[in-house]
Amino acid sequence: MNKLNPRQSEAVRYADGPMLVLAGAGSGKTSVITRKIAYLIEQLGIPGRQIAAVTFTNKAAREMKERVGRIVDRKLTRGLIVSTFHNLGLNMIREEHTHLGYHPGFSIFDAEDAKALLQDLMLREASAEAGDELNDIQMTISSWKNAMRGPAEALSKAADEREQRIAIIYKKYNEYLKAYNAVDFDDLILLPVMLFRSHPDVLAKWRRKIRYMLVDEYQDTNVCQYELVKLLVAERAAFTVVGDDDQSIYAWRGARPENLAQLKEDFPSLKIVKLEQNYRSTARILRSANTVIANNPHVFEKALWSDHTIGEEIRIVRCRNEDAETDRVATEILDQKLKKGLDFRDFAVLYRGNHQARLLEMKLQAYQIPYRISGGQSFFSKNEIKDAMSYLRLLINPDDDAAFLRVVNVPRREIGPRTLEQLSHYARSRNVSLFKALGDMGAETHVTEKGLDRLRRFAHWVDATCERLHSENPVPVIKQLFTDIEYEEWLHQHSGTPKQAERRMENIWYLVESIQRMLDDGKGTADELGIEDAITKLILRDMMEQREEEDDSDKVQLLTLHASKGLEFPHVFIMGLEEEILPHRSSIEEGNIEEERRLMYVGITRARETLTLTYAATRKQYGEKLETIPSRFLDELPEEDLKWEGMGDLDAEANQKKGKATLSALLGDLGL
DNA sequence: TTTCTCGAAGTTTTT
DNA sequence: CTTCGAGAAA
Repeated sequence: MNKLNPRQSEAVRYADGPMLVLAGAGSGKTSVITRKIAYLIEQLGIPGRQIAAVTFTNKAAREMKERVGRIVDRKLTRGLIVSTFHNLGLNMIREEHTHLGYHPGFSIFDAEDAKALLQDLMLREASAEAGDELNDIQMTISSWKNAMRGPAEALSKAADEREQRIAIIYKKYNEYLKAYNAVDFDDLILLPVMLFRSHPDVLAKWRRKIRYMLVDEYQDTNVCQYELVKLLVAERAAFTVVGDDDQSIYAWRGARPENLAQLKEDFPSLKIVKLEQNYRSTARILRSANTVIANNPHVFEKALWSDHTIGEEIRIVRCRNEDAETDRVATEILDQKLKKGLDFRDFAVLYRGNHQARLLEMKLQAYQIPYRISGGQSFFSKNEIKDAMSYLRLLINPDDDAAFLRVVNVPRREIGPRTLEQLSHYARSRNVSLFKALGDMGAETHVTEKGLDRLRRFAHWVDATCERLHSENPVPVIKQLFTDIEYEEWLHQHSGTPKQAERRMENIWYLVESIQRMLDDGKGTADELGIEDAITKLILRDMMEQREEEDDSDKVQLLTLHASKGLEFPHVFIMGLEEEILPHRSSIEEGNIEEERRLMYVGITRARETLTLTYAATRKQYGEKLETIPSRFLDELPEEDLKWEGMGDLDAEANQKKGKATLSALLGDLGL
């Protein structure tokens, strides 16, 4: 990867104006971004601290930081910003919180907190059970925020009664957040945009600070994120965005691949470079990917090519049912591993929905094949981590009601719903947070003496811990906190087995260690973090993925097609190539086949050497055995590159196989 | 406060 | 056929 091809080199060297790099799958995109950062610093003499590179995931940011660190002198990268959109926004809000009316130590509500708040809010404001609509309401509000539509505008532009209702909830929701000194994930982008629009002086300051911007995975930006970029780069337009419209698979959460085309209109002098040489896959795999994606309309035509050998045919395996399908994948992995002398880590199995992994998991266990499954329950959705995070949040922002409610009775302090109801009633009437209400609540309320006493004891403890956190070495204070509340005992009571409780406690200590690490990392440098910053960053999941990466043992990778973006594997299986699975049923209904096709494209292009596509002829669905229809995407593959298997009578084949197996077993028994 | 039972749903996911 | 969640009962 040391030598850049002419296109890549052009993309790296052009810094005179706005630039769009259309980077096909496997075309060395990350390389170009990192090399460009190096070029800007070393050749053009732009100070590192004036460059911002923005990505979507912490993982991508970390990887980029690492790679830049490897090719550029550390002194020169000082202050270089490589972060996610959300992290960048967070830093802006933190620095400008006074303009926005927030206090230091403000909380960030994750999706779960936000949902709980909405639920609660609807109960008290509209005295209506949110029920099934809750997700819908949350999504609508989020999409409004992502489209930069405030509550007032949402109300005036409401298309129907439903939107009117949600707009009213939206307004309340924002008011509550403010009262809690909290922002949600969408606010991390939206608030800086609003601030910059209303305060030109603040915007000017940030424009001076960031002289050059790079944006990765640009096709995944939403309206709000694009606006943030546009505001920051201004007319100077010193930026490079990198993206691939064929890999846009996140439209369902607000990503707008149209932003690619929009650039040309917003910046007429936009320079476009296409990276079309693929360094990853065999010619056959690439040709398959190309013919599939050719069925989608394109704004920018792109033709990926590779000078790799033609490689093996793409295999399409028809199986009798879903069980035979997973069995085939498992045995096939064992077989190929043995025959070709491969490692388990060379294989990846991709699928459309997480539930497809369940059967496969059982099968892999049966064959004792080690695997790593991505997605699923993340570290941060574990209960003990949510508890711990809530304690930490409460310490840096006692007004964080979500955190307060989560931990006030965990472990048990005998503060029941009745007491809390009274407290929250009082808080609501005075329009303050629960914690504040607690501070000045007197005997005039209906809280029982006992309840009040218990609440006060809790409040005192929080206050005292809070004070120590700021005056002493914070990490020992945090450790003490968990001892104080006897959390370990509580875990033992609430876990199935002692072993599980121990594991959970280890998770807590891991979290504490991470905080220590974050504080140590920046020590003595400009990036030195206070305890508050460290905790806020944790809420954004920063620093946390290392845990997964430490685990680079030899395992088959199981992931959804979505999660596979950006990764590559020598040998790839994609399961469930059936209508209603891939393409997914709801996408068929919505007529959104194109995004499903891109998903297929992403899946195909993950493979370096071999690709195997499987489907089941019949599948049990909701208890019923149903005939399936092979995916339409199979018909879009180039026939000359395919090898079909299992097209005969599957029952007969299975019987034959079984017969042979019993026969040879018999022979074996007889010692023949 | 916990356990049970019944019913409904059953994509993709990061921050 | 599951699994998960909410509400009821112990």
